[in-house]
Amino acid sequence: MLWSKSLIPTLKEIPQDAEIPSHQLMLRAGLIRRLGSGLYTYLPLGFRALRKVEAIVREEMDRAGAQEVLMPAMHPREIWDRSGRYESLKNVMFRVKDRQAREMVLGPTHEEIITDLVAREISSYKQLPCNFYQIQTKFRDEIRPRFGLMRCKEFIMKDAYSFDISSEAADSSYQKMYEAYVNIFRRCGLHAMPVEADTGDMGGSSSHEFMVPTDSGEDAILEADDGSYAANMERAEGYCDLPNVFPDADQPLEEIATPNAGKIEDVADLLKIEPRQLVKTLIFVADKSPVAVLLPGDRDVNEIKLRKVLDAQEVAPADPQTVREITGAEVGFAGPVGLKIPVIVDRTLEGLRGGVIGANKTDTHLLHFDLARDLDPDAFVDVAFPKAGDLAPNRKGHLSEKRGVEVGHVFKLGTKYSVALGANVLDENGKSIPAVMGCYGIGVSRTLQAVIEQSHDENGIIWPVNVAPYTVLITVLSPKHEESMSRATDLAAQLEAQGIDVLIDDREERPGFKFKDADLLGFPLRLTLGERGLAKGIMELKPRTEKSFEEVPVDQALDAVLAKVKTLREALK
RNA sequence: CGGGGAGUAGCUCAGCCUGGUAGAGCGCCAGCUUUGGGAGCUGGAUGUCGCAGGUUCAACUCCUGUCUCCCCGACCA
Repeated sequence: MLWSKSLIPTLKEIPQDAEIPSHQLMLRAGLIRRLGSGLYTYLPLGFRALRKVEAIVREEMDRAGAQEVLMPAMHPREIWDRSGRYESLKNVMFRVKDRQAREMVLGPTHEEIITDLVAREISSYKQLPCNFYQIQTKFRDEIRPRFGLMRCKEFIMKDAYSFDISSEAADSSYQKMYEAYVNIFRRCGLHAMPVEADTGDMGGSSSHEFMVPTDSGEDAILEADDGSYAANMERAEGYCDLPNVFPDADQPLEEIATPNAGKIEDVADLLKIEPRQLVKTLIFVADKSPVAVLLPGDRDVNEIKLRKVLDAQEVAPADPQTVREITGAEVGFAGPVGLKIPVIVDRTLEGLRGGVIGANKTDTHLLHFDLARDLDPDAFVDVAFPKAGDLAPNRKGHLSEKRGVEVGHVFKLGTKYSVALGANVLDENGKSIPAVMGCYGIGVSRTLQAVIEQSHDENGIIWPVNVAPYTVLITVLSPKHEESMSRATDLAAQLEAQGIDVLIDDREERPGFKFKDADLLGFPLRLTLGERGLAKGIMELKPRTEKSFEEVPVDQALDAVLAKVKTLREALK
């Protein structure tokens, strides 16, 4: 392909509305253009790279035994009513009406659609296990689209759904997908780490997310330094190993005036103690009934954990009026002693003596709180977010925090959707049972941008060989020089015959200009042809990752490029 | 939705406070020179100043409304 015939609108300046490097680079390298908030056009180069990611996804999914299908992006409302998700997902679904005023939605995901298909077409355990996938545009009315392709209203996703006869069989399907994901991201040149994750609205028992570590990531991850554990913050568990006995622990409870100190920091400053010596007493409303939650002053409640502990549908902090009614004090002075509502104690408070609590009296706290002595909790459980520095669940490693972008997510779904949509099969005994499902997503367009976020330098993108829009760039310094162009086109033809895609920079531009563009676009290999070099019988071969080039004799250039490409590809196998 | 910011040439931005009829750099077109890391000179084209009202002799500038985009928070691949 000739550069002069391609639409590759590179930008020298950084576009105003791009914040993170990958987004800036996608715009500057002419891969994408914005149409509206969260809506992007893939330009020729961006689309080539996207198709390469898709091809890898297809190969690995096929290899794992999944079958590709393509479902409609637009669905009748009725099927979403059957699972109850028309209601629960109403904030993310785009809803439209046709001219008959029939209600339709643009699919944010496809559990209902595939489960309905399986319900109709599969009836025997002999047809299981099976796994169907598609690569398709999803629509979600995101609260806030951002960072280019990272969070869009319309994005490309690979979604797969497995159906099994038993939960053990489903575990094996899950494992296969997990392994396929490891392969996919490795081949894309991405370092994606699997972490334990919460299943969120999807339902189901367990799940892993594949996270690409980057400071601009929207998720917090906790990882053990001994490699024993990694989990999304929403899900993570840890053990605080700091001592829980503070000075004067043996003293009886004692009131102390803390005027206007309703915030942890204020009380800590006033009493000259560490925030963790203070006990936070938070009032929540769980399905309309209030509970108190106790945790160290330097920690926050994980409402997901709290909801699970209480087996509640909905959990939210109580409003100030409710807090006043329950505690008899202004917000900020709640304490566990004397409360008439259930009290849940976070396990990090185990063995606490000498703590400071609210007195349920405005502008007053109590000193010398002894958990065992002064309280009989209704539950003693894990309801807090862990902190960096905590012990990992194995009680050996220590946790540290990093941020990541979620590029893939695998779920064990159970039978939630098969029951709702009647995806039953007859087992060996002729008994009808719901299929056990799993679902598996990869954000394909997001993955593409994550590759760039993880692989770039100050000059531009550094494409991993398997997803580069073109593998080789031939920079012709003097396109008017006939020998240069004929050598370039001959070489390109030979490389293409070997399955290596080539872009020829035949533009009438100064060399420096072309080199800058080459680095910005980040093709893995650059072959430079100049009049002077050719006169000496050489071309220059430069990998994007190297600072300097290597001179190769003209008649060895083909082999040299083939060898380099092979090396690059081997590294991602 | 709450909080912050921005809409002026294809891009990055100045002008607005203090009203007088729109600018720079880059890009684009033509020519000459240049030619190994985003060239120089000369000439040229390009704007409903986001939109709608209002104030005024006069509005990019002041006022009101409105739309869009970006950033921070709650949602997710």
